[in-house]
Amino acid sequence: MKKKRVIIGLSGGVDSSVAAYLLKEQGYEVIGLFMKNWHDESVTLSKECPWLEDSNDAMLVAEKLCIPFQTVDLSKEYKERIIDYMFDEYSKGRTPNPDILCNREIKFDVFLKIALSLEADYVATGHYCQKDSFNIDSGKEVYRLLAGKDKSKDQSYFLCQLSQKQLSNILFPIGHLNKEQVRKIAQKQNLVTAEKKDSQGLCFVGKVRLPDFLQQQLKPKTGKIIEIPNDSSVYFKPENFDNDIITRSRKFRYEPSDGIEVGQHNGAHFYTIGQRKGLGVGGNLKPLFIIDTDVDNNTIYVGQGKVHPGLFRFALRVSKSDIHWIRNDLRLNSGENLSVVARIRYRQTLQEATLFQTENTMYISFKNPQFAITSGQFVAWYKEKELVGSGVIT
RNA sequence: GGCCCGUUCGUCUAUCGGUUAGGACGCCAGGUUUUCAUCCUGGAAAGAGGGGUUCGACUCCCCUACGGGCUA
Repeated sequence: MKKKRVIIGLSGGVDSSVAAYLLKEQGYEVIGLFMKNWHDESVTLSKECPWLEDSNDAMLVAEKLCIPFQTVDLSKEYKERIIDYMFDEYSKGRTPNPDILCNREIKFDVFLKIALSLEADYVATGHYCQKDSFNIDSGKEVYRLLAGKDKSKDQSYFLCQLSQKQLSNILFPIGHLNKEQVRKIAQKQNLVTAEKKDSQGLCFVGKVRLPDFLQQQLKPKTGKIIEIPNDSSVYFKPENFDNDIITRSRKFRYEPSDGIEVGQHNGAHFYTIGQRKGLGVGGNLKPLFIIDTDVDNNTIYVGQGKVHPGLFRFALRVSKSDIHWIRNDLRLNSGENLSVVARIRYRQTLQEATLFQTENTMYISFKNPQFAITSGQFVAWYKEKELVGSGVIT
């Protein structure tokens, strides 16, 4: 029988290196492909040309494993589908998650299509997550996206926008391992990446200072920072005490007159809700956190202390067009609801929640109040270890 | 004009006749983190100016400057 062909995205890190090794061990025909998605080092913080070192490491790993190796340049697609989206979102005062888009649009779309055109049966990556499948009555195979075994490294959240079609072509060779085990395997196989530090920051771009990065396209513009007292009347409007989900999912709306000016900022679109650093306003007993940004009026609202009422809400909503089900068979119809666990940021402990589907919107109500629910970020909901759907927070 | 009170890190402040002048916020650096954030650890950073008293003054006294209050 002919060996199945797998194309692995080698990033030059340990995880994908070990993934490639494991695939080889499992008897696949493995081809390594390095994606170059970003050239511009002027905006990164790291010392030197990071992708050059990474691609070199990827090549050395491929050599060691005796697998073919190539580089593909997807920077044009990355720019069009990820970078442009970032600027667009920030300019609207929202906070995007480019890495989730990168998985949906680059690694498991453009890259996957390249792999398929090379007659691969699968693409593989070094993500810490797992996949399995079962057959539905009709005989159709349904794929499940599962959390990685290593709880603290689980990266399923970043894959929350994948489709059944995409999942059908993906392998996650290290999802059943802990980071420690992955490093051990790399050491044992003498892979150059064994001791390499985990990558951080924007996938493919690296560590950047966001405001500096954004200033490539977004102009600085001085505006006011308004502090809202924690006993502001904004929090005591009678409708706030309605228990209905629509009310509870609504953002608080602030006016400058609701608080007092405590400083100035250089552009509301550079900031995000929940942020503490970078405001330059001192002299308070407790730190100031951003509770809202208004890009139309270029105003930032802050509250003092981590438990300020403006930082917490019990519910959020997702517009119909932003609702994504990995498990189409679990999709809710209008009027239905589902009890799940969910997170609104990477590595957040899963939170008990209930989904409520209406005609045009999905509401998500949490058992406990959530810190810094932010427009543009993704909420991902799970049934136990399985990520079944996700959406963009409105 | 007279009387009284105040002036300490960038900010808000604590303390004291002998202290490495403490903390918080802010800032910077490192750590955690494939988003943005959060979080953790560490660091730099101060006695308005000038004269006294004292073994020793940021602390007590006087003058000057600045800010606040009362009063002709």
